Amino acid sequence: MIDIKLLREDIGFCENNLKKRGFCLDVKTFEDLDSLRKKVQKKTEDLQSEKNKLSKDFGLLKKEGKSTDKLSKKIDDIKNQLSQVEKELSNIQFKLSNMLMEIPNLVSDDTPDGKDEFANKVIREHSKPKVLKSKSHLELTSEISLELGNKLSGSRFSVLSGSIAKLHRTISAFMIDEAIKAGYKEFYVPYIVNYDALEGTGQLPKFEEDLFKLENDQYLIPTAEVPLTNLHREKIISSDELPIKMTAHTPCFRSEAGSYGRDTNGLIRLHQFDKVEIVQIVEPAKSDQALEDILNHAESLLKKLDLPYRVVQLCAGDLGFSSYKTYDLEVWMPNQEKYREISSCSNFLDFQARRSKIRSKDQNSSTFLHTLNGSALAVGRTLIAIIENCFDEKSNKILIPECLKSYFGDDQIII
RNA sequence: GGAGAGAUGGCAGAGUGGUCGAAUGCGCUGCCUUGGAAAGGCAGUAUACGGGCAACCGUAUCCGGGGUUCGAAUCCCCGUCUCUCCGCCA
Repeated sequence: MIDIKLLREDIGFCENNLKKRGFCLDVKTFEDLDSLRKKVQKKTEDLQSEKNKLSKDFGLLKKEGKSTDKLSKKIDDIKNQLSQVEKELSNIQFKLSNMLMEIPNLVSDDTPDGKDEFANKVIREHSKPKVLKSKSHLELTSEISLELGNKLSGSRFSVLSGSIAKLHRTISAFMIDEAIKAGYKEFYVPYIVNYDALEGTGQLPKFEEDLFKLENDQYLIPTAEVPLTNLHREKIISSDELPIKMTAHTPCFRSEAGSYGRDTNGLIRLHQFDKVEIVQIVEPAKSDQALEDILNHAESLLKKLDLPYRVVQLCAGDLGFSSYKTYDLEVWMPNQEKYREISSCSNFLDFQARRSKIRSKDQNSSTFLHTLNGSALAVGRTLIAIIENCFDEKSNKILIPECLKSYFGDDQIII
């Protein structure tokens, strides 16, 4: 969440900044609520102080065997007042924290203006596509079945088999190894997390409908960002442990509510997909550089896979709730004749750290650290990109990218 | 799933109704001592919020929530988690 002190000191700045992403900050409600909070809090604490003092006196009188009747009445009176004021205070604080939890992160100065993905800014194009147009991955191989996915679960699920299932596994293995080589520590994490974890990274309370909810306030993870970042929740991290670099390969579960009819053809948008995620926790001064590092790492994978891609910077309106600045990597998808997102690399500044209390301490003051993450990469979309970009029409083969050959154990898949 | 034990500061651990934000030890920081270091001595060392220019003051927090009481780390109820034993199991 945003620093409440910043809201108090310069709410105009926050209002204008958030406007860029299309968020309308309710300044009046915030200011009214906060000043009411201050007033009621002061009153509550004064009454508590009075009560504490009188209770001590009461004890003394009792010890001396003196009458406590008069005092009893006074204390009763204060307790009555207190119970009312306390109720009021907790009510206000509840509202205030709800409001705070639903305010998105500020937007970086260099984020382009715009209200949707069409305003995203292309930073660079890495290489021209070699295959401009192809059949869809569904047509190219029979080893991807949406029908079976549907049979087992419902729409937006898939079953992979044979060489394609192996290639899928191979891709994750390659990516996780690359992350480890780049200094990220591998984790195996739960795929089910609790409310606090999701609140910590910003998915809750606002985006519950995007998640698969289980019983007991537990949810399937929408990304490994959630468990990885939350490994350090409520921790004070000493500066010699920084930067913290973590990676995990997990399935991701998304309800895709509100995306009916979009990307229904193939593996592009499923309820369950695999992803290798990288997460960094860094000192505030170093997060700009860390974002570039994460982006570079994700790009290095696409380069090694020899897939055509471009780097775009998300415009303010397309930026995720928690993000301050985001680069997307978009890979060329020949069948769609479009670049499609395959990685998203974001700097959250201290937005997540403040929610999840990830701090470091120097001298006497503690500071919230900065968190960042990036996909490196989405496995299913990489699989499609390889099938469609590396398909050789003449020989009717998928030519396995050089870097995967040793993992895959072969250099081609015959269709 | 059944039975029992437990959860206290960075860590270990005392505390069973009042002056307890909490003994003691370790760790950490500063100072003294020293040619320098070790050892030793002294002092300091939780977090959040509110008030104040500041010194400082107030409030809350001993797993979470509720209750009893003038007063709760301490008593009662509910929940969560951990450990031990039994059962089951990859």
